[in-house]
Amino acid sequence: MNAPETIWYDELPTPIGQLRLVADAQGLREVWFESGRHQRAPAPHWRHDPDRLAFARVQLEEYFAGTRQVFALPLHPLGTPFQLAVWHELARIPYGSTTSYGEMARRIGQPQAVRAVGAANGRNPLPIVLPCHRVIGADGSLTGFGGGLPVKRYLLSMEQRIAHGDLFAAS
Amino acid sequence: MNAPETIWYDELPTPIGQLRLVADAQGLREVWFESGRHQRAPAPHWRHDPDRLAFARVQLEEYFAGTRQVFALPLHPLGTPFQLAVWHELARIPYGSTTSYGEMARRIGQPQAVRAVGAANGRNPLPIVLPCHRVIGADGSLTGFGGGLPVKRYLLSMEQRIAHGDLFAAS
DNA sequence: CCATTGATGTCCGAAAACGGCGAGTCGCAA
DNA sequence: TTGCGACTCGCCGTTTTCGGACATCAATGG
Repeated sequence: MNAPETIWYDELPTPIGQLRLVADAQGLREVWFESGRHQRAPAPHWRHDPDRLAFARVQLEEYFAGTRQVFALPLHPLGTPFQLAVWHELARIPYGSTTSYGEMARRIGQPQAVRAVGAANGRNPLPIVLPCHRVIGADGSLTGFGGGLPVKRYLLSMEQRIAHGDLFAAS
Repeated sequence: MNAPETIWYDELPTPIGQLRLVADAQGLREVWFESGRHQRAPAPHWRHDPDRLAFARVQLEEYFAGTRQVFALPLHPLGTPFQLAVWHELARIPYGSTTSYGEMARRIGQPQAVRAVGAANGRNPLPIVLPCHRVIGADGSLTGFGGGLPVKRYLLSMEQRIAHGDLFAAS
């Protein structure tokens, strides 16, 4: 009935499994783990178009190859003002480092909204690009990740290894 | 952020007060009584464009002039499947006649959903064009109308007068 | 050292409230 | 015996409300 705006998608194989990328004219909108819990499928009117997602695919390939530490992409995640604030803050966590949910809460100026920050992290529509995997518990525990904790571990150890210049994976 | 579909509106003076007409590319979407209870205002991104609403304005003017008994317009009301079924059925009530909420319920194949039919009538986004004013209580009472009961009375007596060929208003 | 508590935004399911009704019942009066 | 009005109760889609559950953490008290 309605005439929704055009949306494109594509898939991308990575060391942590198949990723699905979704974008509109304004930028990257979603990144899914295809084998994720949610088992979502592209909406029927979305168009499979690798060319439209090349801009994001290239940088993600570089990231997994270890040659990119900062993404420079037009992003267009959909969320509430609070969620956008949290996601925006995610982009400022340096490659190879971590922070805590409480620290995130302080940085967005709502030091008490700690659990809300956790929930917003759980809804991050752009994992990896917006590095929610760099947010861990105040006691150092990993606590959770949309793609599964093993993936969170993998990403963190990969970033550590590359950021520190080690050639061997951490035990 | 998003790019919503274009919507146009216009006003129309009538014997029962100022009406506001709202349409999109697919057809007429809403008709309001400007002095109605709800006191709605057009959304900021809607465009005032009389030309875009001429198709509906002309037929409504003819209706109030007494020279049109059936509307032939592209309509695009928004509602649930149940509401659409009720509104669709409204269009089949002949000019100058009335029916009851219970009768409507029977016609859409849900004879027990009487009150639900009443509620759907109360939400009719296209009064006059979809003649919810022709639906009255089983005992003949008028029971309710978005534009106020006096308007409902006016419309029904106007239709009676014209359908029966009387030149004088019914006492 | 462990259990408890309070603060926070969002989503989701369940439950309840709410109507532009109508059929049935009952009392009361011609 | 009718007829009429007031009242009760069941019906059903939609909307609203409400209560938890969360990818937490610091403070408190035993």
